[in-house]
Amino acid sequence: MTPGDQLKIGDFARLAGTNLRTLRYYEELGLIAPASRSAGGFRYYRPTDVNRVRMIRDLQELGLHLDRIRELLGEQYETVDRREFMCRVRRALQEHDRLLRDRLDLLERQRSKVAEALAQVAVCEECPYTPGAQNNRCEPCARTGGQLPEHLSALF
Amino acid sequence: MTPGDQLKIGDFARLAGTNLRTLRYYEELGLIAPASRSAGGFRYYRPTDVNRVRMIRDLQELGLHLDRIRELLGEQYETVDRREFMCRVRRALQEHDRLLRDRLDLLERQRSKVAEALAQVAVCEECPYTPGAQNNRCEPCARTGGQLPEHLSALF
DNA sequence: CACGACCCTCCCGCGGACGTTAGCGTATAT
DNA sequence: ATATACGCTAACGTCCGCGGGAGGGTCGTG
Repeated sequence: MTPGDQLKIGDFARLAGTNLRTLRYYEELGLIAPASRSAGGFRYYRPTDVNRVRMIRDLQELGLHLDRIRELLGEQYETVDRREFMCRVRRALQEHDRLLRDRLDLLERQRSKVAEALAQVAVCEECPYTPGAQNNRCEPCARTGGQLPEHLSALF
Repeated sequence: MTPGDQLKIGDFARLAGTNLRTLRYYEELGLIAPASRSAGGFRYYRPTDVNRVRMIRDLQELGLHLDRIRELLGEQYETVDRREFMCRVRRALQEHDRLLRDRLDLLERQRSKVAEALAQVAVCEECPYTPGAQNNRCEPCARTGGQLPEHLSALF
């Protein structure tokens, strides 16, 4: 009863860079299912499904919760009309891309805030004053009315 | 005993877009401390410290754990030598930037994988075959030996 | 000095994403 | 046919980042 080229959970986990518990947990949440089971209950996975695991990881990196990921990916092996299926796949990918763009924007905005702060800290290093509990903006900056960049103010 | 322009926790929380519980939790972890306390124990915050809260949020967005963030930000109001202080501030900002760059790279790589998958799905929509539990790569693709893009394989 | 709005410190609870046993069954090489 | 590696379910434990309530004190305005 060898299952073609399918893998037992242990080998599949190694290949996917994860572990048994996680795979079983994902299955419980409907994220990924073994393509088949042995008579004795062993899970057998298709090697290509490591890609599904990787995609789940990617979406987790993006900060999505597992049940949100489940919605996005859709139930596996759900047999629906071909046109509808392709359509759903495309929408999932488009949604993923949208999420990525949004996150990239967010991080770019963060980056420019950090850059502003780094520019100002260079100026501050030339100035003799030190901030403290009572003076987030040190006297010279306070006099000129200059606002500190957000991320610098955060550290003063 | 009005505390200058300092804020009670409720107002500060509103301003920072968070809540009392979270602020007290952050304090417990050494992330942010009120600039002073009333005789009766009320916390009083500097308005500028909303920036610290925002920076903490930014770092959380990046996927850092709170104790890692604490390390990065350093204890507040820690009085050290001025030169050393500025140096630490700069290093924190540089580290933040490094983390942002890494994450941005990661997400860009994800984005190109998604783009590949989207390109292929357009091709697949022209093909009459449908993937299923047994055929992640449908017959035509299997014959031509074409590998599916990872994120498409994940959905087939 | 009384009152309402606000705040304090415990401290238990929870949701998410697993980790970790316990107790037992299955696959497969020799 | 048995040894050994591997897998199964069920269930409890853990860590993180808070949520929420109890029981009581504080601020500041009238």
